[in-house]
Amino acid sequence: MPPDRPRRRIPDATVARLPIYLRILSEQGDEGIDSVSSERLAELAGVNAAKVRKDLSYLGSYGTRGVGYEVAYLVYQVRRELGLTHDWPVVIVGAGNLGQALAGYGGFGARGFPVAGVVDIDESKVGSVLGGVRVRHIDELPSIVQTKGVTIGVVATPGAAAQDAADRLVRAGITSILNFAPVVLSVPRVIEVRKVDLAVELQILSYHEQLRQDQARADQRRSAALHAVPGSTPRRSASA
Amino acid sequence: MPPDRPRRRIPDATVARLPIYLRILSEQGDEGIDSVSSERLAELAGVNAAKVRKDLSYLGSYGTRGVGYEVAYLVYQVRRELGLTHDWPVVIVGAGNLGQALAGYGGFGARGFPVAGVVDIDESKVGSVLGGVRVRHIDELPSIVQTKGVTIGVVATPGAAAQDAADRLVRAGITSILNFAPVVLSVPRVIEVRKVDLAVELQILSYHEQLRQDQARADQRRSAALHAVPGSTPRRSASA
DNA sequence: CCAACTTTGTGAACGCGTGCACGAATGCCT
DNA sequence: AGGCATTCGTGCACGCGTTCACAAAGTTGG
Repeated sequence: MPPDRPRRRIPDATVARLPIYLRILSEQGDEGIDSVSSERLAELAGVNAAKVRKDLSYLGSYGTRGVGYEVAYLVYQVRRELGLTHDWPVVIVGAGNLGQALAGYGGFGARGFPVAGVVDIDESKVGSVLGGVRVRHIDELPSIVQTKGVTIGVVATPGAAAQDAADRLVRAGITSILNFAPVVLSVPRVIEVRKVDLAVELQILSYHEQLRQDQARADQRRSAALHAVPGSTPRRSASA
Repeated sequence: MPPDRPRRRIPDATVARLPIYLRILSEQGDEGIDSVSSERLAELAGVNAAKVRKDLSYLGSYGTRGVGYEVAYLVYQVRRELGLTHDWPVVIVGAGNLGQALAGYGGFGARGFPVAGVVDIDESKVGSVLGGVRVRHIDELPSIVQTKGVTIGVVATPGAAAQDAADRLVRAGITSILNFAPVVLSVPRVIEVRKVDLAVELQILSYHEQLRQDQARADQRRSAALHAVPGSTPRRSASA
């Protein structure tokens, strides 16, 4: 019996990297390369070679010592592990700025996640067409989920409406949610939620920029002190 | 002298959570609540209370035992730590589907990250107006960065153009990059890069959905075996 | 067929992050 | 004023993830 089912539980950190490997491997395959070493793959993915080997070892021993990994075979194995052997239709809640961009973005369906529907609570948006999909009323959510077998929901509403959207998705039978709203969703434990938050990402960058500026200022002070007349104490607060 | 500079290095995991706390605290403040406990904050942020306390302790001892944290004061401290006491202008490279959505999305500027400019390499897109900002040619990037003091760049190009966009941003003097392209950017070590990748997020969800399905199938088999005539061995592979 | 070389797969050590548990500090009530 | 209830701040132990280092396994060349 071939090892069709994962032998061990794959660490979250590894699961998060597999899609990166997959993309790189696919690109290499498109370029006619049919074998790749962990070293090369690591370089392209911007990680450590040992990490690549350990990550791939969770899928099984699919490499050849002295040679590397056969690209096509590895692509197949990673795709199988990630459940990409068939499509996963998604439903988008919220036909605003973001929802439109997502629906219009072709890369969604092209990568195995066809948009099964876009819904909105606002009657005035219902009926318009986005990326080949007509916007339907949110009350039709259960019907869309049922008939098309959707398991993944995308929350693309304003923050204030996000929790309601999530509740409706869960009630409709969705089991995974991709949340773009700047809100911490409260859902049953069994529901898998991933969050994409622009503001958070920018604020993390802001922190590092701030750190950099502080650092630069500190360096400047240190440099100034160095260039000052030796013996003269650099300015300093008198407090303890 | 007040402790204006961070006393210790703040862990990455904490930095990533501070924006969440900040948003929640701001909301609480808007609702007229002026004191909040670590327990309550943890509940709203969906994390452990001890984690909240430890995170906040990196900023200093700003809580009051027996009471909690004063919302307004904590908001100020978190904002200061994240470098949100002043605006950080950003420049967007790529005026396609995503670039347009980003520029048009008001929440950008509203949260302290005004769009200083949008550039594209495609002449036909130059001159059109997105969210109040005229699209300029990518050759003007250095000029925009210099005159507006931009330090954060957003890569919103197709994958194939992303590395070039990053190179240009770095040459123009940017020090942080938010990358939406499905590509691992190669930049100098000092540049801070954060990545937002739709496809990766969906594929991680796909993995969990796959796992769920496999689990369901296994349960089904187990249940079937249970209902079979006792004594009859459940079907099993004969291989070792 | 053997020796030298390459590359995988993994045991082991290390470091970071998490969560518990508890002392310390503060407010409130009598 | 004193005792009680509450909540913060943090030392400590644990677990996950990363990295090193090396044996095992395979290839290539003579």
